[in-house]
Amino acid sequence: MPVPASEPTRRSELVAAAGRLFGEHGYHGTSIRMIAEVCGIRSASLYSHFASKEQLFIEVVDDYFHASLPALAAAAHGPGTGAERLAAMIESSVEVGLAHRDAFLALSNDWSLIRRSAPFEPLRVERDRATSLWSEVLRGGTEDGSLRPDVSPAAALWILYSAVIGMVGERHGDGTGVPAPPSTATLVQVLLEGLAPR
Amino acid sequence: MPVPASEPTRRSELVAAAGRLFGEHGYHGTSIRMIAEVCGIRSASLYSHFASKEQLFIEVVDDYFHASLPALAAAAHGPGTGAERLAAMIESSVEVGLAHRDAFLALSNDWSLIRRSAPFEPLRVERDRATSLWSEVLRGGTEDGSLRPDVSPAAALWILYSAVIGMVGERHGDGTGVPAPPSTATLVQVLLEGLAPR
DNA sequence: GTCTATAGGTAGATAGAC
DNA sequence: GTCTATCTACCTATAGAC
Repeated sequence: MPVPASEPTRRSELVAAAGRLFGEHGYHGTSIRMIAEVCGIRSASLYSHFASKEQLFIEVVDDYFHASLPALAAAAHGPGTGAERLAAMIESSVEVGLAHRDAFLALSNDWSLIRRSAPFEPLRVERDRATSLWSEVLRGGTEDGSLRPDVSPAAALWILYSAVIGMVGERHGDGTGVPAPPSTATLVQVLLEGLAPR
Repeated sequence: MPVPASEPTRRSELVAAAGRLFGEHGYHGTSIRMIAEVCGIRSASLYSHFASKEQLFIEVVDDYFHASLPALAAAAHGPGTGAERLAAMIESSVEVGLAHRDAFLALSNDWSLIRRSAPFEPLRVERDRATSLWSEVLRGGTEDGSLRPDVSPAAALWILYSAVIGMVGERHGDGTGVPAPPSTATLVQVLLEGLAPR
């Protein structure tokens, strides 16, 4: 059910507010009352739009995947060597992650909950699709010689995930010591050169 | 109050249990009752040892810092170029992080809460000390030519934090798709070569 | 679709007996 | 130090009027 940007529905307003709160305070740190209050309604009214808190959380993260997976697939199946497609995937992930930052943070911060709890299985399935795309390109890059062979695709994938999560999360700064994160270009450069064949 | 490993006190037992639960379920996902139950006492009895849930959380994370900061300082002030000392710091961080994995996860997963909430200020102070050590070595490496000058210390610090958090957290695997994280040696190699001068 | 009212449960924390 | 009992507040969710 795509919603025109020109006319936000109450439902979409609730999803957006929930995303903001889930992203900042986490699933357990966010209450139905908080979400409803931000939108100016009573908590009971929220149940006219969503069956449960879990369903609302799933909708928030689903929105992120619906935006992220097509972009990631396009980068993965684009032209160039494995390393070049990998760079495009990193750029795409950071870009979409920043555009849907709240949902992305909710996903990464509450991942252990998503992994543990049965109702969140749909989210695990979508995450697996993303993982498959990354693995595919990493294997291709090792085979075409554009990525170093002594770092396994699994290890490389893992480093890339950490970097993207850190980049979007920007959780290291606190206003006092650490300023801005690197530009995406810098991040891609460092990672790709670290993963390039010797 | 150091506790001999041979004779764990009830207090230390509670801190350990709290660390495990905070690390897995997060601050808001862990209740005083859960912690007490794991240790076989009633929730009310826990308040004979700790003034509040917040104080207990602080104690958990403090234990990590007390182990981590001396090791980090030793690596930062050791011999070698900036890049070599940086490698030692990464290795030290991963090692201590894994040895105190629960507390480390509690710290990194609930960082936005720690940053936001006043009672957690002591933890912010210790974290600032760690940040200073990293920044110092990164600046040194840029000056002695062992680290590339076109990546700012702030950007490099940020990438390193993300990598260490990912390495200790190991949050990307789910049993189905992504296997083990890279070895620390692999991680250090990729990061250092990505940050090396061209 | 939003409201009031409330059910049924759990949260962190305290009082006081032992 | 641990217990039982309990407080107040909040939680998710439902019932039913409008």
